[in-house]
Amino acid sequence: MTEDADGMSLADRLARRIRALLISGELTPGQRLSEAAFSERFDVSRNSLREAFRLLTKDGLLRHEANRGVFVAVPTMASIIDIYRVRRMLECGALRQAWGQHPAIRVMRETADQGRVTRDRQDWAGVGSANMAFHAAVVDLADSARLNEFYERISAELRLCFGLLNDPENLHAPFVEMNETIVARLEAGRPHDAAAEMETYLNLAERTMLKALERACEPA
Amino acid sequence: MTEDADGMSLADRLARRIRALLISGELTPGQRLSEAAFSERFDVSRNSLREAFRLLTKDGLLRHEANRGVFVAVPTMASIIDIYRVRRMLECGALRQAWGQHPAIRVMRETADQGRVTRDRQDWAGVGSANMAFHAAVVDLADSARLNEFYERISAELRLCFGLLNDPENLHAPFVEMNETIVARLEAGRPHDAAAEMETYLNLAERTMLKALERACEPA
DNA sequence: TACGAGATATTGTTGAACAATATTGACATT
DNA sequence: AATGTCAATATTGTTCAACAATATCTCGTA
Repeated sequence: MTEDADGMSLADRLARRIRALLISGELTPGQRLSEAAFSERFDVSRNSLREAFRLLTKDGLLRHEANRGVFVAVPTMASIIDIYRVRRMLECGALRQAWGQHPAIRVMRETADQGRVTRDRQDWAGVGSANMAFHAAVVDLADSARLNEFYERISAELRLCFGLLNDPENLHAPFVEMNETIVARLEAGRPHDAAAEMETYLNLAERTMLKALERACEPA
Repeated sequence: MTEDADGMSLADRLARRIRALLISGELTPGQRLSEAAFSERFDVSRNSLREAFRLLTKDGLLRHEANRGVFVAVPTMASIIDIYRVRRMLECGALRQAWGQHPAIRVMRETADQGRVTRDRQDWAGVGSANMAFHAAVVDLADSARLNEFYERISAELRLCFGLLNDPENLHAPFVEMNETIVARLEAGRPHDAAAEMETYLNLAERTMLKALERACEPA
């Protein structure tokens, strides 16, 4: 899963490690990331750490306040709405123009199946991973390196939102069936229907996320 | 045009200055950017400069080779094809789902008119600027901060490509009419037609760019 | 409690240092 | 002349220590 770690500069490797901490929920939204503490923790210089912070800030995972330091980004309604707007544009667009024999369709099929298997096993983390991989494959249909990279960034931000919520079952499980429908439409040579289905999916997912965020913000 | 320069960190300001040099063509594709030379030139420390380089690398404007330094990215056929794939997805998508009363439509109208005025004046740089602003307004129809930011990055990369070519007239002038058509379709409440027109536009622009790049690479 | 003033800690930026790697150039070999 | 070798040189990668600027905290006083 994790790719080649060598050849990349220290800051890149650092950014990757911190990103992992972020999406694993080990670092909670709003938390301040002290330069001193983290350079100590990772045994790197403050300068190198600052380069890594800068990258993650550009990715939207950290927020930078002048003279106050960097903080883990806190998901808001606005950011969720924005993220789903992006997803509708990218994923529905990719589906609509998908070539019938594109290799990514096989990846979609595999990850959709994987989603069902893990769900039946009640392995919710597995369902989440399969789901993310499914949608990355959808974007890959567009055959654009820049789009893929952009989606990766959006995807990381979304995972940050997931971390805030603690209900992986309701967050991912309901979507297994829809993924299967979408890939089936595509396999049947009906990309437009697949896109329509995806739009339904994303609207539902967005509502679910917003509702979950609402609950998370105002705990009884 | 240029926004508030204070409040931002040194690296951000540096990145902006260097970006300006890049899109103005003062730095030519493939050129190596020495850390020593640039930290001298801008009178900043190497550390700060490296942070700026990192940001621009993430934007795709610079390329980083391990232990060899950073270089101005060189546009290739592949990158142009990729960029236009992104543009088709973003701009056509934004048009298709555009709300009829969106304020960005007025910006589109204004920049389209501005394009005609500057063209009649044979102010090709002006035509280029108006054109870029027009398409930024198109993306703005989608009402997504992340999409806008992403498009800005793509846009900067594209300007880098323009710099390589030296034929602003043929590169921008033919598109004045098409922009007017597109915004007219939108004003007439026919977003789908506008999107179709945009697709035609982008296909034509892509071909023009590829042809121009070909000529630039193999000078007689 | 509210308010300032000074003490403290943190970030912003710099400059120098050194290791690791890449480039150059002189020299020898064919 | 072309090519390969190896030391000399330059550049990047990373660290460290320092200091200015700004934010946060503490505490004494009204």
